[in-house]
Amino acid sequence: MLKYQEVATKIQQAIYEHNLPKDTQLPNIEGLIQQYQVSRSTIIKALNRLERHGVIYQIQGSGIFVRQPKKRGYLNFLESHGFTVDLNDLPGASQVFNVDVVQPSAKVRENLHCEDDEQVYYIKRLRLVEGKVYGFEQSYYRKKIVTYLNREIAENSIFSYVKDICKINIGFSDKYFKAIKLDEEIAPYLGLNPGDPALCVEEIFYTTAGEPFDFSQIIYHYDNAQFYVQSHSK
Amino acid sequence: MLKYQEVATKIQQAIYEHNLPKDTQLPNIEGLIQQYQVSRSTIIKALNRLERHGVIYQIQGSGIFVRQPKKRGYLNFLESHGFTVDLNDLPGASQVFNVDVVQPSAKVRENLHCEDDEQVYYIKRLRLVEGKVYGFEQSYYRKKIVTYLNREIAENSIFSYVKDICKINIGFSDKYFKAIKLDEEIAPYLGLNPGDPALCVEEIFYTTAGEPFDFSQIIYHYDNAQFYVQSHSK
DNA sequence: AAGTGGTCTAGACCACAAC
DNA sequence: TTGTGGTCTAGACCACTTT
Repeated sequence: MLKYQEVATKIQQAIYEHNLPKDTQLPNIEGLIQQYQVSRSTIIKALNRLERHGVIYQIQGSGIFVRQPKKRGYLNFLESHGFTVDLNDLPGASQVFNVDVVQPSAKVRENLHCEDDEQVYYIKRLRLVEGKVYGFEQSYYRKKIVTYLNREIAENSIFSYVKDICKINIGFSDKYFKAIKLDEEIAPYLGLNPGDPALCVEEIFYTTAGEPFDFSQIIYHYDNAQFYVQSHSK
Repeated sequence: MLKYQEVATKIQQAIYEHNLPKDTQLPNIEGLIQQYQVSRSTIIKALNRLERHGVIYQIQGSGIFVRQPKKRGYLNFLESHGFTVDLNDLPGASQVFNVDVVQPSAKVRENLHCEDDEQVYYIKRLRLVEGKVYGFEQSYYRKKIVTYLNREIAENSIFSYVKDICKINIGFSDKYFKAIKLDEEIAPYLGLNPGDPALCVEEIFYTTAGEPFDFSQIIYHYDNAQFYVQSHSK
């Protein structure tokens, strides 16, 4: 494991374990160097990582402080489908409708940059959090990259499978979203009525090699699903 | 200006000016060192910055490549209220209803961590993009930090004023959002009907010193407003 | 084997905040 | 003035990809 990742994880764990309140000052950089026995640059890299993830904030000339904990019940929008571990995770489950191999539609082909005769896995499932309907998801995985999928995998975490079993490294993602009016087709899945609001998110995930492998459209329940994003100017 | 920022800006400009298409390979790090006459670490820092902002992606052992341009008509969700410059910006305007000094409600006090008798500026305005109603915004600024505001400033960019005139350094932000059903009070502002969908965003902005200075609630038009977020595992 | 990005180090110096 | 975080450098070495 990389040193700066290790240090970042340890500092974060220390904050959670001791339940340090917002604005608590951490040891200065010199102190952290002594504590973790790594170079200054490594400490700084770890701290910047934590800062970007909303765990701490740093003030030049002053110190390093614990950042506000997130509100409960909100999901991290950026990490809701992969990437770093979220310690405050809520219990989730999936109800899978189908796992099929299909020819992609024009829209899917465009988003995944498919070859002409390429096939994709098409998965339709309902996402549940704490027993409530959270969202209705339709996802497409390029068979060329994710060579095998089944219902059991889709009932658990496809992304864990893709990362750990397929050894695919997830690099980056684009997410597009807006509020929409539910139509007759999708509303029943969420237990809502046509015309009711929803949050529509379209995501494209890329491997570290820059190849798109997953395109998903998720329609989130307007009352059950809420998100947060933390951002930093640095 | 910082070197790594300068290098990042120049590389980004080079990409836009030459209109380099997605997946174009850039010069390798050694080449960039020669071109910009800075150290390896500075180049790497600049590249990582660009990578996080979705401008490029890097593949270990292979090279540095141009990332997909964003879809037109979508607003960068993270930069929609400050932070780094977005070159693809659309023309925007504001219709201001009021700029008042008030006693904050309990909710506002809590989000801004106000003292007991503290006052805040309360601004109510309509955000327009390309002539269309984009969102209805109610924002609160701590008078203690942003000491003066008026209608003219609110008609333009409050954030530019806060940064450039007040010399307040914006550090980080929290955003919470979900889809909602419009009520009778707000729907008319957006030219919509009660019960129609909307995207409700609550944002808190902090100074680099970690003090919250702005709490805003923005209700976005479900058809006119759409956003994107780019994310990176690094 | 050669080329490319990524990590890590030690240390100089700068910028800002608090005393 | 002192303490603190931030930038920048030069260079060694590692990890991955391509040839």
